[in-house]
Amino acid sequence: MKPSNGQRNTRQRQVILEELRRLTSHPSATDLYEIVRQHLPRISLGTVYRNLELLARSGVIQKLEIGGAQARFDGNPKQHHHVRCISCGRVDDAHEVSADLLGDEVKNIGGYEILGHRLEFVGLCPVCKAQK
Amino acid sequence: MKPSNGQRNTRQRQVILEELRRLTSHPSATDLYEIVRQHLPRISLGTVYRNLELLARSGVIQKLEIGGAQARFDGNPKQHHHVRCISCGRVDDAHEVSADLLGDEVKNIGGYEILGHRLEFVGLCPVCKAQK
DNA sequence: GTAGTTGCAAAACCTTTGCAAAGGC
DNA sequence: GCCTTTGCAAAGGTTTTGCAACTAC
Repeated sequence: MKPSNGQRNTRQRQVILEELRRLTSHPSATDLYEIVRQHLPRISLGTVYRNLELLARSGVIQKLEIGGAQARFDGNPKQHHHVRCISCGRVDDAHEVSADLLGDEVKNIGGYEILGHRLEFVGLCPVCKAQK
Repeated sequence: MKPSNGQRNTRQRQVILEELRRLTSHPSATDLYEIVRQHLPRISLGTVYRNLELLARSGVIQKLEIGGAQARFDGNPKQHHHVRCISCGRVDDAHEVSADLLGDEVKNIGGYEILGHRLEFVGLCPVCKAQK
């Protein structure tokens, strides 16, 4: 039943998706590269980037670009929010916050056609909080 | 009354801040570099970066890292939200949306000490909407 | 005079891309 | 066999940094 969209199911893509889904740590592309490399030692960083981009565009995973310099990836494609530690950069899911907090209330902002929104909380993770 | 924090009021810093405050376009560091260069032809890009970082850390301006590759800067340090055009990358203020939409309701997420949040809307700006 | 700041250039990073070879379907 | 995908290496773009000269205070 899967549409023939021309995408192929390569071993590299499988492992990348598998590992990303297994992790709850919202890794960056290079983080994931190091992890995937343990299974496929010859994989290249370029391949990781290409697959993450492709999976994100297909809606299978999410690319998180909010905050910080590098993009982070999330194996869970469903809309939900995140918390970022300003001290160590760690990112967690904000389970406690309703995913559709804003619903579709906001429709018109400065003439823009609003398609969505991103909400990110910032603070100190338990570890960094304890270190203070 | 200003605290002697060791920071100096250089001409470069003055012009950078002046120009950023005058603009409503949320420029990137390189955008601002081009603009400031019209007043100070010998200024370097490194100086622009260093000052923007310093001003942002002092709370005089805001560094917007949400979405997109490059950071954008906002001369208005007060908490407010933004809209980003997914087509052309333009960023505007979301005047229509209450700045403290969430207030301080959300305090505890996964053990984090929550210090704030960032909300970004994404959509099509008037120009890109018309081009469709 | 002292310490913060600048300009310049190089380096550091993250990410993308060109290309020939390999591999799904 | 066709066409997507890979590995490799190089390039691209943004941001940071080392250092000597400079300058605000």
